[in-house]
Parts: sequence; C-alpha cells; structure tokens
Amino acid sequence: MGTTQLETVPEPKYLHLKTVLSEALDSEFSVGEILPNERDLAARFGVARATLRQALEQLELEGRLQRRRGVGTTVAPPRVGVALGTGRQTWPGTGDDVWQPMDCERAVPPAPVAAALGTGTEEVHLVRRFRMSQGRRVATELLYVPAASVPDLSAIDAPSGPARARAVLRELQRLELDGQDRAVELGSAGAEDAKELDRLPGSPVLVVTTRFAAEGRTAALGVATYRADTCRLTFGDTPDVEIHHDPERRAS
Amino acid sequence: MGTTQLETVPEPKYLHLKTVLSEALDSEFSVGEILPNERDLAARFGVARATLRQALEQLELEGRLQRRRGVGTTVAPPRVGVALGTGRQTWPGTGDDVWQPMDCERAVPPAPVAAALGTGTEEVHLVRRFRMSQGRRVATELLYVPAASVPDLSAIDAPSGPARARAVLRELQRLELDGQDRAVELGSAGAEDAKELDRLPGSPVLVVTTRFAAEGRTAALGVATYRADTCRLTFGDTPDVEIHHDPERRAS
DNA sequence: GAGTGGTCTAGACCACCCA
DNA sequence: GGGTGGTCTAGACCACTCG
Repeated sequence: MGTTQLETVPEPKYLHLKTVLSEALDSEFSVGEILPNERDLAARFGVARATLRQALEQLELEGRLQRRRGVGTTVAPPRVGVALGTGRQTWPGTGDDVWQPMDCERAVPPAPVAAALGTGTEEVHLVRRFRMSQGRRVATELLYVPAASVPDLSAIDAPSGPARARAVLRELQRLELDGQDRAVELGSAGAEDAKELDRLPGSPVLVVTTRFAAEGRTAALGVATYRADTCRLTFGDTPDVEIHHDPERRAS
Repeated sequence: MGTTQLETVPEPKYLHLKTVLSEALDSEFSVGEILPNERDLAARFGVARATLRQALEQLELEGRLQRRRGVGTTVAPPRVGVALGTGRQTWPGTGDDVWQPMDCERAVPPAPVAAALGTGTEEVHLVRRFRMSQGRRVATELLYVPAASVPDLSAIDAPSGPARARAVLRELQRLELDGQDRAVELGSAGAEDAKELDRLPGSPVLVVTTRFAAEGRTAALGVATYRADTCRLTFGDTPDVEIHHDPERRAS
C-alpha cells in the first residue's frame, strides 16, 4: 500500500511532549527561567491541559522543572549532591553538622520503629531536625532515641526545644557506636513533611532510614525525608560525583 | 452560628481517599488480593475515576499497590531489601553475584559519563547487566568501561553476548580498586529500561550511579536503574533492617 | 469478546501569589 | 484582581490480558 510507515507502537502524546520539552529546556532555556503558563503551552502543542501536565509532572519528578502555585513553572537548577556516608560512621550531631535540631518531645514510636528499637509501647525521645543545603531546607528527620540509650540525660534543664534536642544528641554520643545501617526508598511526603520542605503533600521524597547500633542493640533510629526533586544522595569516599541520569543515554 | 466546625484547610479529595484506602489495605486486604476495578471503586467513593486514580497512583508510588493493564490492581508485597553496600568495596561481578551479565558492545558514552571517565568521544565497553531478587528483575545497569581499564582484553574470543560481558568484568577485577562512590537519585524509566523492568515508561526508578576509582582515575562507571516501587536499597553492615516508612508516623 | 488499567479531552472551580 | 498551578468532573477511546 502507498501509505507511509505507521508507527508500530504509537508513543503516548505526553511522552513525546516530554521529549520535546526536555530538548527545549536544554537548548532554549536557562536555569531559573519561567516557562509559559500551562494553558498557553497546552494550546501551543495542541493538547489538553491535563496531557501537558502529565509531561510536566515527569519533568518535575526528574528534577528538571520546578512548579509553584501562583507563581509559575521554572527551569530547575541541577540537583544538589547531599552526602550521606563519608566512609566513617558517626553518631548524629557529631562535628559541625549540616543538621539543625528543632525540638524534642517524648512519644510512643509507630509499631515498626518500636519493633526495631525493642521498646514496645514505651515512650522514647523524639528529636526533630532538618537539614540545610545551599540555603534551602532539603530534608527533615525524626530520630527515635530510647531512654535507655541516654541514661544520664538530665530531665530538668532544657525540657524541650532545640536545646533539649542538642542535649539528647550529646548524650547519645557518649555511647560507643558499633555500626550503622541505612536504607533508601521512595515515598511521598505526608502533610507535615510537605509543609516543612515547602512542597505539596504527596510530593516524591527519598526516605532514608538509619539504624545506629551500640552495645549489641539498636541504640537509635532515624527516619529522614529528603526532597526527591532537588536532592541526589551521595555515598562513599569522594563527595563529588557529578554524573546525572540521562534518559537518552546511549549516543552510539 | 450554629454550624459545625468547618475544616479550615479542606483536604483534597484524593488525599482523603488515599488515607481511607490505605487503612482498608491494612485491615481488609491481604498481599496479592485483587481490588475492585477503578470504575467500581470510583463509584463507591462517589468521585470521578481520575480522582480515584490520583490516590491509587500515590499508593503505587509508595509500594502499597501494583497495577497492571488488562489484569487489575493488587495489593503489593512489602518492598524487597536490595543490598548495595556491604561495607567492603568490590568490583562489579565479584563473587557469586546477583547480577546477570547480558551483553557487551562498544559505544560512545553520553557526555556526562564521558566527562567522568575522561574519554572524550572515544568508544568504551558498554556492559549491560540486570539484577534479580526473589525471582524478579529489580534493576538494570549500564557499566561503562574505558578500553584503558581492560588493556589485556582479547578482542577475539567472545566478541559479544554474555560471555563477552563476563570477560570484561573479569579483566576489570585485575585492577586494584582504590575506592568507589555512589549516588542515588529519583528518575523515571525510559522506554528501554521500562521494558526490561516490566514497567511502563515513566515509572519512578531509583538511579544509582557508581564510580569505580583505580590508578588515580575513574576506571569504570555504572548507572543502575532500580524499580522504585518494589525496591528498598540498603547500605551498611547488617543487611536486614526491616523498617518501612509510615506516613502517619507519630503515635504519641 | 469482555474486562482491565492507560491515555486524552474540554471544560470548571479553587488556593495561592503578587502587584 | 488577575494570573498561576492544583483539583475535579464526566465522559471517550485505546492497549492489553485472559478465558
């Protein structure tokens, strides 16, 4: 038949759109620049706004775009590398830290945390911290510390607030650290985390769970929530790997 | 006024829906069970199908659900822990590995990879592997190996295929490994990766970039793509941390 | 062929930001 | 108040799986 070759597997519109936009971002836009609004863009590409949004969502997921209600869509800067492991293992709060303690309260941890700590329904110290990088808040963390891990903690001075949090971290550092485990997985920001990270609820986050082992048991457990759009978590000896994922990878 | 307390910040429907579904999953469903189809569920909750889908998408992102076209929506098993770092650093392919070599070709790496390897527009060996865990394919990897890192590689036997890939890995192991860096970030599966991982294009993935240092330079660079829905990447001494992220965390 | 999830449309209204 | 992105609707058709 005289027809031209049909696409055997027609690509969804939003994927094609994503590719087109991605190339335009590389060649015609610079970091921080504002894109046309969604209605205009949709009209320009001849698609419904919902379809355009599907493409924008993925580009935002990949850290290429940043969208803010009432403001617009801007070209995102490259992700910031955030060092998680520097080879040696240390207690939280050691040295001149990038973490800022916020406050500390007593709380019964959720079941899976309680199971790891072996505390049952007992109350533990719950330290809340956040992590800054390049002037932006990139992560929040909840650190669960059983009372048994900080036996000499004075209950009197600094009953709450940042000072209390620092006191708990200081006491924790008196234990000898046997080792630490980490796990990274994808999650979505809950309402609280979203507010603290200046994102909407449901935004993708990287959840880093750290278990601190001392004296043959789990002495503390941290659950840190990193903004997945802006962060690249780095592990290892040298902190500056500058490779980014490139969806169209092979050049050959 | 005699009205009951209004919600000060009315929660979006899809978020409320997500919470309701999440609780139902915990209490009324078991792993592998099939949920009612989307049209029925939407009708049951009195929302449009698109709104329901927004809730399902997030639950799938969090690894709670698994959806397959033509089949249905099922309750997902807990994420599998996938060990990335065991403390000691090793070349890829060392020991009885969970990685299966697929093939090996020669290709010019994409610009950022070439920059890290310092190879310019020179062709390198490109080894493709995939990783199995519990009978499922959980990751694919592209490993870029400059010719200079495997000088004694015979070009004659096993010119391609899995045997060739194994030969490259074997030669690589003759170098002394100085160190290795890793980075983890969120990405979305390209068309190729999606097919190999049995997911749709655009599915969220965890991209792990590994840089192998030897003889004062980058001797190889791996870009691994893990299914974000089913994997929890673990690092550290003991491989079995069984803590999962819990969106409603504090029980206080 | 029947049923599933995936894509797409053309609208509407809302929450938020800023001038 | 005007413009932005975020939510929501009620449809339609398509690609896929399976009996």
